Amino acid sequence: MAVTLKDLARELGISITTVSRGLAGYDDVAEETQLRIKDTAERLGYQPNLTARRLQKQQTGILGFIMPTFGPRFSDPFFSEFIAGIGNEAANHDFDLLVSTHPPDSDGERKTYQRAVTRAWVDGLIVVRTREEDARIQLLCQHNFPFVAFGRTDDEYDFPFVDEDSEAGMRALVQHFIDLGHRHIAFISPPSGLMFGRYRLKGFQDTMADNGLPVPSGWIVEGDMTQRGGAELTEQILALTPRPTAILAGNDLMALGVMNRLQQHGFTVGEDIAVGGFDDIPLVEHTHPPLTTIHQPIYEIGRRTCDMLIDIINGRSPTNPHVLLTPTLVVRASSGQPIA
Amino acid sequence: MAVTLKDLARELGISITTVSRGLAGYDDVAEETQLRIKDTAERLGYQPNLTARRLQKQQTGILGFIMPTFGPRFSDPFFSEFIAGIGNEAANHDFDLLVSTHPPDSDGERKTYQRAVTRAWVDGLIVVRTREEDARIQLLCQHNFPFVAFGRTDDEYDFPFVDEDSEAGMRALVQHFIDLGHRHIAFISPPSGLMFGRYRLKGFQDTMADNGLPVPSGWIVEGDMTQRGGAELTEQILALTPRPTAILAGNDLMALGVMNRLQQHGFTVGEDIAVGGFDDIPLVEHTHPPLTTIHQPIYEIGRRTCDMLIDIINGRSPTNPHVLLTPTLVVRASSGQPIA
DNA sequence: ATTGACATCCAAAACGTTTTGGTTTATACT
DNA sequence: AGTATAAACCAAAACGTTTTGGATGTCAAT
Repeated sequence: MAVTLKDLARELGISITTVSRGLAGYDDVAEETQLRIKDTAERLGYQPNLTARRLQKQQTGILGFIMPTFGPRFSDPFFSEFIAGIGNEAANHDFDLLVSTHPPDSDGERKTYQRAVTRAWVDGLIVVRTREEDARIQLLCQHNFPFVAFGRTDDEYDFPFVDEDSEAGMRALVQHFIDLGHRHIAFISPPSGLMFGRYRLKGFQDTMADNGLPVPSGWIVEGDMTQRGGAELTEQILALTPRPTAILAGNDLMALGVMNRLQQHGFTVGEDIAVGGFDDIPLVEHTHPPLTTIHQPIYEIGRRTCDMLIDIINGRSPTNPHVLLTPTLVVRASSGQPIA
Repeated sequence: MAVTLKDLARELGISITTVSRGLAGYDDVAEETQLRIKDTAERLGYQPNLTARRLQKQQTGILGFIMPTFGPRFSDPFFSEFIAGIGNEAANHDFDLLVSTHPPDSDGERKTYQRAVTRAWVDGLIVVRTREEDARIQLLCQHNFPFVAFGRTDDEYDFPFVDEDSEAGMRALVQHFIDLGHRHIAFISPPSGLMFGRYRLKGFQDTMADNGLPVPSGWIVEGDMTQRGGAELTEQILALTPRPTAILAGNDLMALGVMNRLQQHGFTVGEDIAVGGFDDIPLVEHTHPPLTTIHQPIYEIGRRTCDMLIDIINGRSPTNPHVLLTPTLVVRASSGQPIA
């Protein structure tokens, strides 16, 4: 079927070795021979077999990305943009990207990470949505397996990561609302256990405290990162007394849910109640009203994470193995005008 | 580093062959020996090297998916859900999923498909967003390479596909608006060249014609599938006379853009102007107002596409190589009450 | 004692590449 | 003439697995 080195060697009447080395451009092959080899390779449409090369080189040329997904009907714009980022960067360096989906902390996820470290499955992994006491990262560190995380963790391992400073982002967001005059602010936090959720929560709590604003119990509720979740929790929040003048969400998807539920109740977002999100997914620039949020350059983060991983795989230690990006506040209409 | 068959053989004092066959459970290995083999394999943590196995079996165990993406900042909920569908199904059959992103009809895309057919890169491909005279499909057919498409094409090749009946879906959508009393309906079509866009456009045109409704020039505009595009084209549409009472978009993302731009202009969607979309991405159930649209079971489509591909790779011809699913109309508030 | 059947094992080849450690031939230097 | 030196080539091993086609030994039937 496919043309192999053996075929070329037979056609040319020389050894497989010489063909291989000729194609690779080694200088122990006469220039003229090299030309002949490359010519016939071209003519016969020779393409090296990747599997054979991998076996010999003991490298797969593949990067792995295991998406932590909830449920089957799953749709998070974060992932398509992130995949585009790592995928393009990987392609630039002649790596392929293997994608696998598993619910967080599931058996399937554990098995897949296990597979990565014990079999020659991929050359390196990209880990996202880091968790508290993240078993994935512990495993990878113990096996000394090449990986880069998007996010930090709270255990003692030292590993390369790219992260955005969620705490700083959240501080900026909260301060913006406080500066607008809001005193009664509710927060829908990301699910506990996720590191970035922890930072965002801390950013919220600290900023409120710094401004001398109490946060009674019930004013922080835990969401599930989905639009539906945001919408449902809005009901709880509307029942609080006094009614919050602003609702912040731990991510944009939940903020969208909040906005829509508020609108269903007849509130005008940005006037009656202000709303803020986090992530700046492309969607929220064009909602009604456009959402005030914290911009995270997801594509760029994907790109840099991937870049760092490839450095590690190739034995170059990255110049800076702990990248912390500062996200920026994007003020749009959903936060409204100064009040009271 | 990793434990190999050779290590096991040495440890057990038997041949590599017997170890291999013992692990595979062949009955020309004594039951007692099998147990000993499996025991030590377990004990030493043996895991077969995937690359070596692939080389021998002449199969990669990998499925390829090349996402047609526009621009770097790319985020389409369609893809995350679709990937989840094919990824999970692939995992169920012990296949991995390789994902690669390239702008449609780009050099990179061509090279990647070329690579798939000439080198042992993946065992099969999943093709989405089929185009008119689709060069990818022509290539794959000519090389007899295993693939399944989500979508049909207009050339003469016979190939396996899963598709939803966009034309029927669009007919249902348009008829719904006509039944509500709308006579002046504008349509933002998907970009020309995409097959599903063609079907959706045809569904629109035919249904209007069937109902004796003229569609003056300017009432069909070509969009780019993005929210931003939908928003911008809304301006053009609002300038039409008479002003449309309904605006339909070729996909949900554009419909969202339309809704938001209309709201910016002070219109109440579903009362002043009705809006309809297509796809039923998870997002639009929770917008304000919720969007009337055509439901496409993307996860399920991904699952079935993948399933069919695996059948083909394994030499089983699929029971039905041309699956056409009928999408369903989902009526929500954005289409409003009957008018006039 | 020979034959056949069966159970159990294994050496070698194969998959397609790259690398190692040469050999051969021609040329230049003493 | 003999000896380095360099240029050009190649056989064999290696990567780790599976498959092919026996080989060996045991036992029962003839």
